[in-house]
Amino acid sequence: MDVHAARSPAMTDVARLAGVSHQTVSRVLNDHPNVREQTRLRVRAAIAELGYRPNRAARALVTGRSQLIGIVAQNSTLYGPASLLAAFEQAAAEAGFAVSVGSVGRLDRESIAGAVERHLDQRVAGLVVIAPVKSADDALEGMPAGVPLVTIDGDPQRSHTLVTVDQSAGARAATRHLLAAGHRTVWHISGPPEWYDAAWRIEGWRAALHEAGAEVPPLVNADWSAASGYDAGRMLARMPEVTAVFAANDHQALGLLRAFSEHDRRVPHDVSVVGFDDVPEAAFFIPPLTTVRPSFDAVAQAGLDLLLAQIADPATPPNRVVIAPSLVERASVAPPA
Amino acid sequence: MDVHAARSPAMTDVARLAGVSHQTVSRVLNDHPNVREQTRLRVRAAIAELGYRPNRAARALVTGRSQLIGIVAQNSTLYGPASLLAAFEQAAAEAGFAVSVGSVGRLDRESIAGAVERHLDQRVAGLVVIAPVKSADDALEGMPAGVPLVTIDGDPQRSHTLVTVDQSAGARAATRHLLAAGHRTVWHISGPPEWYDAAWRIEGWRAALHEAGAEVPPLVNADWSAASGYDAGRMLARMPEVTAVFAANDHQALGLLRAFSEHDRRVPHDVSVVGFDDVPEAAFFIPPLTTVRPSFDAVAQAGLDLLLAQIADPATPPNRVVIAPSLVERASVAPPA
DNA sequence: ATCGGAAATGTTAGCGCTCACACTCGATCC
DNA sequence: GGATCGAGTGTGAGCGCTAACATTTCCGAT
Repeated sequence: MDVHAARSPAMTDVARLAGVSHQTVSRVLNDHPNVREQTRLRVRAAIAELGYRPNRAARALVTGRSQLIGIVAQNSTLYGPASLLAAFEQAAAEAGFAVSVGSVGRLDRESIAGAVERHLDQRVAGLVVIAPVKSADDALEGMPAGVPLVTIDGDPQRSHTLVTVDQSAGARAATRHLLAAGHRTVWHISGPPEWYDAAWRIEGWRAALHEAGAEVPPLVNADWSAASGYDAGRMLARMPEVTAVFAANDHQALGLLRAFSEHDRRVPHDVSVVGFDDVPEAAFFIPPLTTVRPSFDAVAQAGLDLLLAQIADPATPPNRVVIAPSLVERASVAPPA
Repeated sequence: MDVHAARSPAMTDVARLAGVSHQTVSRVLNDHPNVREQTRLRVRAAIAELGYRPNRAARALVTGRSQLIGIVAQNSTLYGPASLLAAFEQAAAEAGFAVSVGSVGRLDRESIAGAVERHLDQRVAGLVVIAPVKSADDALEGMPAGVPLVTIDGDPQRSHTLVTVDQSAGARAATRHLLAAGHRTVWHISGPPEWYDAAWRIEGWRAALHEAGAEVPPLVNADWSAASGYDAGRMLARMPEVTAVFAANDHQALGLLRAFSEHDRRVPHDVSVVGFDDVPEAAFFIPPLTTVRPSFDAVAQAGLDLLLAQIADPATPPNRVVIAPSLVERASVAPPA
């Protein structure tokens, strides 16, 4: 079959057709200055005529750098990571980079290290790691320096470049909002405490409570799932004094809403609820959910910018960007009965 | 682990250390037969000692094929595509392939073609396109043959290899289930009709109605969003004769549920609802949603297998795999009042 | 005219790997 | 005992590109 299917044209083919040397073609391709306009046009025409497509592997081989960015995320269909990934790819494509994903089943040291290794094999130009737990950061510690790295939602204490959402501020806003509506105090269903996101949301919630002089109720631990929110809700629904709950994410809030509904605790009449994430469906929960919206697009854009800066100049000092979330008010909050 | 390597070691460095030629190192790396066990061990030791990592770009350059597969999907924050992507990456990593994503904002010809082009630039070994609308298939039509291609949820009429979920069967199952509960007929809120998924779900719904001799109510058009389901619900809630609704996906169903709740139409007492997708939250809707579950893992695995077969032997004839979805019964269906 | 130097273009040498082939050497065969 | 084989290994070429340097062309200043 390869008999008539000639191999795809190479730079020399273009050069021959345009009547120049392959180096001139290379210069046109890379937007080098010293090329006469007329020559440039001729080369462009030859490229178009042949349908020439530069071979990235060859370029990567000689430059030692690919136009590939690796992104490591936990293998999950969680809304946050998925949004981040999509936003990232979009932004990277605009900058001429391709994105290679390496999802990991778990966020332990081995999984992360393995995914990073696989990307290093690909000679990625830079690496983005969504590292919301300590073990992920740890795995990165032993990594060969030299490849630009940005972590998302990682430990702010670490020295490398990172982008985080200001979880604490978001949690404070949510808690204050509930307090401002007249609630004596606010309960919190947390995410898994080894997640930085979860830890900071707890911290923000506590801070807002202290600052208002409100009692700090016992923390209700959960994971990120709707199921765990439901379980938590089945407990909280039995306590008449619970009139305001801040859930660590929208899915938990959904479970919570259902538990309350089953126990005839009306939201927001009897209990007010605030979530976190602003998933697209949150506006259609019963009732529509007041929640905290982190801007995933902003996170992705900031992360990419930071990474590209490092790729362009590896000597760029570590940097840190914090994205402020905003509160989206809907119908799940009301004054206590 | 020392780190002072000026540049990362190449094959010749390993060869020198092991006292063999670079070609022997290559053979060890590629599991070629004719290497003495003792030599193999020596080479392996040298590789480990140097922390040698083969340069994929160089390999890709000479073989003309990368160990990269590209995947093109729309807005991967939707549950379906996100699940697919994650499952795919997992399966691909096990097969030694990396996955490069190209999400596109819209599914029009240009966007798809652009994403495909970008992947071709990377010299991907194969391409997976989630192409649920006609324009996506069209864009693929003009593609240079020669690169293995699998489409997901594409047009079954096309000649290339594809994997689809049996949307029609899922829709029939949902509709029959509602009919079996005693409803006179079943209304349907559809997805955008240019999506094959949506079209086949409509088809399955109609077929089940005909086959039961039930009246076919007017089709309610919507997009995939919860908002559109809500809008549809505000209409349906006003018609007392509507006792059973099959929504084209779970998000629509969520919007529907809320609209019914606002109009004091109780689900399932007054109206029964069935969705499609089985998003993880569906079990926590109010009430828990009966829905149709396509197995995204199965789709991803089948897609990858088909693609790898084509990569291994480009002469593999086009193939077609259909994945049967299953009905998940929960609490949103009951006999009519 | 003559020259200098910038602008434009060409030439050469690899990047790190695999492929095709050549070679060595002991075992096997007639 | 030489020819033959095949397992194990080495050699050289070259994939398509960019970097560095070499060369030619052009043009204004002398």
